[in-house]
Amino acid sequence: MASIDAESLLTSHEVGELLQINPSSVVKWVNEGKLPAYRTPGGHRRIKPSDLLSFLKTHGMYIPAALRRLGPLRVLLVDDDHIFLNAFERAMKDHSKLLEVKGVDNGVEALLRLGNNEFDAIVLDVNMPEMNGLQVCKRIKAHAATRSVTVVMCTGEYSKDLEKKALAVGARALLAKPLSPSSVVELLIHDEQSPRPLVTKG
Amino acid sequence: MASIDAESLLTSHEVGELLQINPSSVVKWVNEGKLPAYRTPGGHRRIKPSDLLSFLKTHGMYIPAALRRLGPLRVLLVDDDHIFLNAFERAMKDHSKLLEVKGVDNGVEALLRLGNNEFDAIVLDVNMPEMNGLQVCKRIKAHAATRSVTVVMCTGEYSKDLEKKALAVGARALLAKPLSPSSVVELLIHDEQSPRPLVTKG
DNA sequence: CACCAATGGGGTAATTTGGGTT
DNA sequence: ATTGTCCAAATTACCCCATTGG
Repeated sequence: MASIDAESLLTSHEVGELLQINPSSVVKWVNEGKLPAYRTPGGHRRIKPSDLLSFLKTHGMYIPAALRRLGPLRVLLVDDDHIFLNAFERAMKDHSKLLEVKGVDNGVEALLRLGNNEFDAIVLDVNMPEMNGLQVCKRIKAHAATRSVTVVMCTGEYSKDLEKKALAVGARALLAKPLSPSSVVELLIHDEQSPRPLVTKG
Repeated sequence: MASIDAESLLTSHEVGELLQINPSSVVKWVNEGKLPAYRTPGGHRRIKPSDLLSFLKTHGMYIPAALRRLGPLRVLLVDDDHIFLNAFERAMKDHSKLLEVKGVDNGVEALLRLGNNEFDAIVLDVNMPEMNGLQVCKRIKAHAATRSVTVVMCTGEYSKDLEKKALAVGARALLAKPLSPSSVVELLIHDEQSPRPLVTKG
């Protein structure tokens, strides 16, 4: 699944192939002004992937996997406190260009969704009901399909020792609760390229 | 008959032809929100095969061959005993035309794989380390994407009461351990094509 | 018979597709 | 070799109503 570079411009035929539609339709949409496009001196249309993405979103069209990476970072937030979940989701609306937060109230649903390749990162508590957060993190990192997911752990009882354990199982960080939306944004967006801690195999 | 690619989008008429029904009905289901659909800018509906499949399953409708996965039923077996897993996988080789068993030694990996739509059924113990089997089953059934997965539970301490609880959370059955491969085959294969009992609305 | 819910179909306008030619 | 443009054919939407089965 070759992902699409944000800078590479697409021809009308390439867009057609991506969306499983006839190139003529792409041309039509561009002519109607629905889909922005640049022109080559010879009159050929060149479409910017980010323009295509917002076009797809505004029309409720299917977004192919190759384009999905261009959108906001998709974050899965696990917490059994619904009030907290709602508050956090609302707070994140300010950063909707950067992060898209989905809250779930239990670890099982979180894992089911995570395996479905719907998310780029997950925020989970070390102490989940019926589940060991550290173990969960370790398994996520051990599973090939989810290894690249950024795992952020949090806890109501922070300690240096616990942080060490979290990092040891592959977590990006251990945050103290209550979580502040800004700290999560900071961690996931501005720190994106930082090297992740090494994980011992097993 | 060509099988249908998971990424290819279907028109309402194509769906109608697949299901041998009038396209108007497909349009109606989409408008009622029962069947998810994407749109083209011009308003045409485009349906994702996986959405159609779960729609068919949740309504107990017939699943045409082009949509049905050909080959054996894919079963995910969860048990922390590696010796048991290996023995079971070997025993299932005799039934490889019917069942394809993948063993994993922990619940987290099982859930990650299950969400990825890789399996048609899962066999799990009521007592998993760090996880409540009954709760897991309940969540699987509560999650739209995995609702149609057949859940078979098992236990080392069988009782009628426990069986009742297992069925109550949506399990197909509660089996006593040690599991016999033949009983699993019987359960998953024999019942597969039978229509589900009619349920009064709820 | 009236009523309801679901499915099937007609007719027109709009959209998408696809071919021929620069 | 690909794309642009033009144009016709095929497909679909949408609104409305007939039919079916309970």
